[in-house]
Amino acid sequence: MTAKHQPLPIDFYHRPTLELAQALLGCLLVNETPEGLASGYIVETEAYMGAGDRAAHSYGNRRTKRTEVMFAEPGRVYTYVMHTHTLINVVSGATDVPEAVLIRALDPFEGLDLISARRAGRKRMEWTNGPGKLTEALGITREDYGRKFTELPLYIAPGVVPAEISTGPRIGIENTGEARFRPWRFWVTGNPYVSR
DNA sequence: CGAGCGATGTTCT
DNA sequence: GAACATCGCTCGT
Repeated sequence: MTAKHQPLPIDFYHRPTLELAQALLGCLLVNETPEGLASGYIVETEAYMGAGDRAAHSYGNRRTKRTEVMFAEPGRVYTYVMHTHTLINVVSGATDVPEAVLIRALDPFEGLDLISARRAGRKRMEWTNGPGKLTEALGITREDYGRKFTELPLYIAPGVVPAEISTGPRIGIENTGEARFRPWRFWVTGNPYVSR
């Protein structure tokens, strides 16, 4: 089986996390499952800066079954379940530096019928405009935990370079002191699928 | 259309 | 038993 798009090489992930969070904007997130291929352009990300970041799961180098993959080399898939939804991160930072980039929104590209079916009953604008929605749209589950973004079935490929990138505080991390004000959320300026 | 809030599953203490 | 990197209702404008 060969991928429809050429996955980005592992070198792409070897860079500072704040830089990677922006470099991921405009890239294609692709999932090729037995049901078919679905993909979208990444339009919103958040950086989680590891041991010193109170909002990160790996704050204080907290190492548990869940956070274990954050300590691995960059370019791995970190999925976890939040309430009833799966969220997906790109592991960043060198080995033993537990940083990650949360993918918060996509602009749907391929497999629109499949995405529509998975997001049954929702308007197109609500298919992928949030971290829990886009995983449902692409069929991403916690089974994807630990995979490599450089190979099938779940991978990231080159897309378009955004015209402009905006920056602001992260979302949904109210109880994390000063960390909640850090401008570590990035999005493609003006894209309608950005979560807010 | 915005704020408020209940449902929900998993992980960790 | 609490905490949550959410979502999709409801009810108010």
